[in-house]
Amino acid sequence: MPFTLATWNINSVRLRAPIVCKLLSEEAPDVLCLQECKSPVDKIPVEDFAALGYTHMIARGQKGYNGVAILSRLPIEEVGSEDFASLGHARHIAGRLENGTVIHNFYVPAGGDVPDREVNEKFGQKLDYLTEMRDWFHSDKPQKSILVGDLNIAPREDDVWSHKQLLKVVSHTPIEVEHLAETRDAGGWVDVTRADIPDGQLYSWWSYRARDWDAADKGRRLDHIWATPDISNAAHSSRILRAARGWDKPSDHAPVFATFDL
DNA sequence: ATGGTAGCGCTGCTA
Repeated sequence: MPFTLATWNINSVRLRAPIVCKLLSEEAPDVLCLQECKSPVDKIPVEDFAALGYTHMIARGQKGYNGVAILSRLPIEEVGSEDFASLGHARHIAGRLENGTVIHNFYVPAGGDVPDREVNEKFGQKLDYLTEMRDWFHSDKPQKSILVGDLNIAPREDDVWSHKQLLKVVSHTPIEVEHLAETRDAGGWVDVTRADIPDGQLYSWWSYRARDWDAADKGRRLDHIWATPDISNAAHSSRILRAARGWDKPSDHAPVFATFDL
């Protein structure tokens, strides 16, 4: 049975409940993974989503920052949540669909402004978070699993508007790209979006600070969909809904989609 | 070269 999955950093699920509903209504993914909900779980407007058929939700939340949720039309059972780097943040939740597919939803730390852990503690926490993800997937190899989320790293040269100009900018530095590759390889993960769309510039995030984000188009691909090799061949129809970046009161991220024939 | 915008919750922190 095929199912479509989307991942979206929503930057406040309460403020943006209307565009979450717009996405659910117009695009109708079976599963929607959200990051940066910035809300305690009990204040997420679940009734709005249930009214559209999304009657299942698993989530981790905290006041003001971080927060991850999985909205689903299909039954989903929570199977855990990790606190990598011991930050005490709500940055991960995992669930299992009835067909056995496990979905990991991550919000990796952004890492602050300066790409040097000696002067910027947040950058060190980001690298440590990825290292602990790597070790966790290495010790318990995932199967029939999908990993999505805002990983806050644009790994490829064509995942950013200017590789050269972003080499020292947090999200595209070589050490971050290396850490992300190690995490991916430790779990045997396949980058589904790039397997599906191998060529050309691809972005999922455009800064709020640009005068005209669309015209400037200084984007980065920070949001990812990965799958384990036993199911990665079932993935197709990958896309990034750039139009959502232009919706009313938008998130600075656009949703990323993939369909799995499982 | 710098500053630019946005959300939360209440003053500055985070992105």
